[in-house]
Amino acid sequence: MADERDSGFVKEIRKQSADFPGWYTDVVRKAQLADYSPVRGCMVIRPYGYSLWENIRDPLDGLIKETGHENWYFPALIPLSFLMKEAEHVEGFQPEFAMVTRGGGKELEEPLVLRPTSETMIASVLRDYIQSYRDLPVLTNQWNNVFRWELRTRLFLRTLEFLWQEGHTFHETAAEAEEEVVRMLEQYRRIAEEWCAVPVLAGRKSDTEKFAGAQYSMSIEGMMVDGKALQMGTSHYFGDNFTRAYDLTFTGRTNERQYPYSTSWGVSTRMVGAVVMAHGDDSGLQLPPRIAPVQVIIIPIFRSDSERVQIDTALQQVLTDLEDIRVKVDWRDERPGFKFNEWELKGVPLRIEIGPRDLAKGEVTVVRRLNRAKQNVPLGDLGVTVPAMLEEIQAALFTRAREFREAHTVRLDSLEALVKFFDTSIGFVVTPWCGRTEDERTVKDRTTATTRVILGASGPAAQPCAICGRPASVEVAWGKAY
RNA sequence: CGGGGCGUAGCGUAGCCUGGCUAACGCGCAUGCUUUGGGAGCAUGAGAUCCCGGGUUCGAAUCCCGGCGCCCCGACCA
Repeated sequence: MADERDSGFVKEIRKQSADFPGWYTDVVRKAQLADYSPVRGCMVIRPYGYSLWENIRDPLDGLIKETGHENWYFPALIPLSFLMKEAEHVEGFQPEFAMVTRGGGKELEEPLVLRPTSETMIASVLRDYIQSYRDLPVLTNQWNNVFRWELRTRLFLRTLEFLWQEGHTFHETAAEAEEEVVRMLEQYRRIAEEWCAVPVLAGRKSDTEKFAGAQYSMSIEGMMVDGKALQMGTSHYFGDNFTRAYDLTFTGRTNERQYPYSTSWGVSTRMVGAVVMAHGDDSGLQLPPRIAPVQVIIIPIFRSDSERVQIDTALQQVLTDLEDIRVKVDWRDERPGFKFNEWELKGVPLRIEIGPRDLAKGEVTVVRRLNRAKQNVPLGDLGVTVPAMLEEIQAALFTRAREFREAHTVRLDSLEALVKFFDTSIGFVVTPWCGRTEDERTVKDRTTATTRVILGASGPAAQPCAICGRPASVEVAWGKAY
């Protein structure tokens, strides 16, 4: 198997080991997930990529609704003054504003910013809808596009425009809002791990890594096969920062005016990039069955018209048996070998080959994308065997990714050891930490790594901070990040 | 914004230094025949504002001036 791969089953993409960023771009484009567009920094999401996004989006939408949230739609154009009201928020996002200054052929009185995120718009609108504690909580979500004027862009990972969902909620008490932050982070963990088969670390961000305007942020972080961390979802606690800035108040149970506590949380099309980078190999994409646009690709093999008819006939029953599976039959006028390579590049988990040799035995040949293992399966068994194999592949991808992360995560207790690790290895480092920003600066200067998430309080026996030696308060994961 | 590179057919390039016949090659595309269990072969064909504007010249893809766009490398970010 190894030499087959070396001999270049897929010739169109650069080697993952030799040039990871180049490999990533090749895979995204050649697998037809997305492509560059006429506009710098903006991508075209092609049907195969959009379908993959839908297969992530739809279950996530379900998880969001399951927890009591409702979908809204708010304007994409936000008056500049709205964004100027929360000091830290402005400071964080202003460099990334894309602004509309003309409309109807005239200069606008006030520029409109293409939404980079909607905290300000939603707070401005909900001011009018929230009057009493009886109106709370308000649990909103919206699916939309946002714009952030990034300098360096990468398909799916960082583009000027991207798709996401942003949830925004308002609560009577701080405790309730903080529970919400954790609840939604947990939903994100489920999407990442149970659907995308990417294991994640979940926890709080350090102050330097938090969202502009938040009291604190939490995130899920996955490890890509180059050992770098990718933030795959965030959940923020605002306290009353935004409601104060927008003078959004309600009358409480004892008839006093109060500011509600708010949260926001988001998952974007970046998740698609995570799937590519967490599971792909030199042959291209490798998609978890639960989100794969095509779960089973059937390649008919025939020479004559009569053989073609025989195969077509046999397939009718197969397609009936697999009606709950996303199956596609590739009848294109290409040679089988070409199709094998193309569907491997596109990451389809299972391939069924059906030709005269198989038909003679009443079987088909089933091949796993995971390891190219082939097996013969009687035609009549497919309805049972295929769903079982898909389940098994879903689990195997998750396990493989988790084992990879565990193999590339070390616990260290000194700055020197940490510097040496990032000098010679890839992956995550877990250390005790005192929480000081200066320590993050020190580590970033020497390694380019940053804190990813705080995993929890340090143990009862107070250890020294790995960076500066002061008493540690938490366990933190460090990594080089996208 | 700093440093480097590039704009020639849908894509990738050659040609440019040293100006000159109908702008070349590969992939892809179309049609036909032969093929089909790991990226097929042959034949025929379509496809170009040589990034844009100006200049030099008998003559510009090529030389000169100006502009535009894109990519890569360094500071921000889902």
